[in-house]
Order: sequence, then C-alpha cells, then structure tokens
Amino acid sequence: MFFEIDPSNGVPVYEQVSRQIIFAVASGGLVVGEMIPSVREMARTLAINPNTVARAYRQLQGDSILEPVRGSGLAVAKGAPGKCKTARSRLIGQRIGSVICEARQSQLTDVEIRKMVDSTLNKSEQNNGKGGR
Amino acid sequence: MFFEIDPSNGVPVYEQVSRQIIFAVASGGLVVGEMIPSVREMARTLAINPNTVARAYRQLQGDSILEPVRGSGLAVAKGAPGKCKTARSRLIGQRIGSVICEARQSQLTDVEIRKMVDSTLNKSEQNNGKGGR
Amino acid sequence: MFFEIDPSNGVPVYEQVSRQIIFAVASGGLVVGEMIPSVREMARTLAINPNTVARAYRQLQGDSILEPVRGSGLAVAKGAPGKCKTARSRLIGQRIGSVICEARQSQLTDVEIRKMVDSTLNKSEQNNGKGGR
Amino acid sequence: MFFEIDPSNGVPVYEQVSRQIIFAVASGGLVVGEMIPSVREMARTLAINPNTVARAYRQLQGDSILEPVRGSGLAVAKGAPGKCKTARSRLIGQRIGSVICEARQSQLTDVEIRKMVDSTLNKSEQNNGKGGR
DNA sequence: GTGGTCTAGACCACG
DNA sequence: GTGGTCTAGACCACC
Repeated sequence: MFFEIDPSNGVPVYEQVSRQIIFAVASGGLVVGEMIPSVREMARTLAINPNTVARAYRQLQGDSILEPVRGSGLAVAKGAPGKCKTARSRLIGQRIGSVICEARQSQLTDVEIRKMVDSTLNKSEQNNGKGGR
Repeated sequence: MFFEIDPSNGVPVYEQVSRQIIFAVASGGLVVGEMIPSVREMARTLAINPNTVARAYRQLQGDSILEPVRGSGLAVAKGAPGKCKTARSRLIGQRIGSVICEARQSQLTDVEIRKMVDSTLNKSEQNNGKGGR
Repeated sequence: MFFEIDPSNGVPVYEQVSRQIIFAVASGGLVVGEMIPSVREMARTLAINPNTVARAYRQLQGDSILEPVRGSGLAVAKGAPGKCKTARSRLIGQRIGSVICEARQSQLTDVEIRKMVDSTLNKSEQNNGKGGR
Repeated sequence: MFFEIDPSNGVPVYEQVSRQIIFAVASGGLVVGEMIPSVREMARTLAINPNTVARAYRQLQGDSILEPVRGSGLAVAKGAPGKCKTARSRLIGQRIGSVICEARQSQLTDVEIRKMVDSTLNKSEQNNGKGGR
C-alpha cells in the first residue's frame, strides 16, 4: 500500500484499483480484518472520482474480498488472501500467456522472446527484494 | 497467410487484423507489392464484419504499410517491411514491458516472473520453426 | 423482553429495534406506563451502537408510542397498545403483500406461492403458543 | 416481458430491473440466445437513467445470465434458465422466510399468519393462469 | 446503432 | 463520518 493509477492505460481505472487491492492482499500488504481507505479518501488520494473507487470496491465485495463493517467502512474479508493469491496468478499468468501467444504469431522464435523478456527485466532492475518504492 | 481472430479477446478485432498483417509483412509472409485479400474476401475468411476489416486496412494505409493499386485493391507498400519489423518489436516489446511492470507491482519477484514465463513457453512448445499453424 | 438483532439483515438496525418494541407493546409484553431500558442499557444488551437505539426511541416518541418521564427515562405511552396493534397489522400486512406481489411478478402461480408459504411455516414449527423464544 | 419499476420501493431500481429479467428468463418469457432490449431502450421504456439499467445488465453479465454479442447488444446466456430458476426460488423463498420470521416475532400465531396470507391472495385475485397482464 | 467508462453532484441510510 | 443509489451528461470503442 500504495499505488498509482494510469488513466490512459487501456485498463479501466476501476479495474486498476481493484487489481492493486487484490495484489496488496495477496502479498500481505493488507491483512484480514484490516480496514481499507474509505471511498472518499481513496478517491482523493488517487485523484479520481469517488464513484470509480466505489465501483472497484463493490466488485471486490461481490468477490467476497472485502466485507462491510457497519458504519465504519470496508475491511479485508476472511478468505481473501487465498482468493487474492489465486487471482494474482491467474491475472498475471493470463497476460503472460497472451503476450507469448502474440509474440509467436508474429513469427518470433522462443529464443527471441526470451531475449526480449530478459532484456526488459534487466533494463529496469528489480527493486522489490528489500523495500524498494 | 492466414491467421485467426478471437473476438472475445479483449483486443479489438480490427486491431488483431492489422497487427497480424504487420506481423506477416515483418516476417516476410507478405512481400512488397503483393496484393492482399479484398475487404470482402478477408471478412468472409475471418467471419467478421467487413467494416472491421476496412477499418484495419484504412489504418494500415494511414501508416503507409498498404497502398492502393488503381482498380485492383491494396498492396504491400514499398518501405513496409522495415516499418513492420520496427513496429513488431515495438508492439511486442511494449506488451512485455507492461506485463512485467504489472507483475512487479503485484510484488512478484523477478525470479518468480521468469519462472512463469518459462513455464508458459514450455507448456505449449513452440511450433514456428518448421511451419506450424 | 427481549429480542435479538441481525445486523446483516438488510433491515436497518434501528428499525429492527423500533419494530420489536412495537410488537412487544402490541402483544402485551410491554404495558402502558412501563419503563423501557435506557438507551445505554439497551445498546449494551443488543451489542449495538447507542446512537442506533436513540434513533429508534426518537422515532417511537415521534409516533407517541413512548413518552418521556421526567428524570427517569421513557415509558410506554397511554394510547400505545392500540396504535401498536394497528401498526403491527400494517407492517406485517404490507410485507406479506409485497412478497406476494413479487412472487406473482415472477410468474409463480398462487398455488405455488401457497405451497412455499406452507412449507416455510411447517419447516420451523411454530413455538409461540406457549412462550417460546 | 414487460414490467414496471417502483422507485420508492426500498428495493434499488437497478435491482428491480435485474430481478425482473431473472424472472423473465426463469419463466421462459426470455429464451436462451434472445436479445434483450438495449440499455438505452430499456431506460427509455422504464423512464430511468441508462446508467441504472447498465448497472443491472452488468450485474447479470457477472452472473453469466447475459452475454455480450459484439456490436449488437446483450443476449440471454446459455446456462441462464437453470440459474434463473434457482435464483427465483432463492429470492422469493428468502423473502417468504423473513416475513414469516418477523410475523412470528410479533407474536402472531401461525393461524393468524396463514389467514393474512390467504386474505391477501384472495383480495387481488390471481391472473397468471391464462394470459393475464 | 451498441455497450463501457468516467466525471460530477445530489440525496439517502446508517452509526 | 461511512457506503449506496440515482441522475445527467460526456466521451470512447466497436460493429
């Protein structure tokens, strides 16, 4: 916790919000029972419309990742971490699969694909081992 | 020549069409001066709306990858292969970059990311060395 | 005296409180002039927010079902039993009407509706003849 | 098909919309593959805001009761009738259960409850046997 | 034409 | 203060 939004990303803003909450829960950045920022606060922080945040939160409630706490907001639901880890693998895995599929359609060989991946990974060195960002 | 379309792909159909033409030119599947199928024929082949094909062709003309040949249709333009190779690298590279970016945002380490890529590459062994698909 | 609250019921908590007081008065469980528990005590008993209890009491005062007794709290008002019996019929009757209306909209026949009602009535046998709950 | 909306119903408008579509599918009024009215048309018909209709439709898509048909709208999805019949029983059954529960809490006997149900059923005679509405 | 996203702002219910 | 609903209107992508 915390992340940023790219409105010109193709990916809908409300989806970026819900994904990043999923990721935060999956990685333990948000723990079960913890309250998440209110709709209005999150909207202020991300400089987006409260309705957009509300939509993301509503979707996460539908997936039982968030649950309402009467009168005080939304909290991470009980089974959420498991669901979020699964969802994370699915989301990332799907995107990897689809990129590779397209790369192959373009007649790139697996060797070339791997090379592009490696160079991208190296270019912007990872920083998530010991506290980056 | 030729490829298939997945209408429930997220990627717009017209873009799938134009991308795959770009890829075909980049890999030499379509050579300079070669005529491409008419809008109607392509639409019939791919079982999609002719307007959608027309839109892809229009876009490719705008990028000077296709050029009109009076009275007979559209052909691969002169400088196309170079442009298409560049475009291919850019398109694939961008998507790889964006997937890796998101994977990192989700707190996956580079090691885990590489593992997911490898497993995807191995899962559906490559078949583009000797003419598959 | 007294009942329980289901906070995840759809029905607002304060309304559950006021309804059940109305029902208690209607059925003679609370008699005219009898003091009802203080806001704080009631809140503690039901494990809900005192504001919520206060709101229910306020509403009941507005309907002249409760009346303030200087220096000691709220008591069941003089004309309350009659009003409460009427209110009970109205409240329950309205809900029955609305359920039946919706059931019919859903194309269930009256026969089917009656069957569902009967089965529900039988499933959890009544226990209010001789003092249950 | 077709129904009406009561905006001062307590039940959210978007929920009334989605419910009635569920009921229509459950009762065979809408069959698998059939297109449903467009968001804009439905909004015009019901005199409500298109966003409200869209929300109902979105929810139904999430439940795989509707599916998008590219460029032409939304259609009843494949497994929808089964899901809708189940959902209908659940929705109506729950409401019946909750009304009876409350009626009992109010100290009404089962006999009295049944009497109220019967009188309501008789009051506005059923008309869904042979083509009413 | 279709659905989808986003913004803005009002109003309500609940605690 | 919280979330939820609804309206209004703009803009976009797709067919």
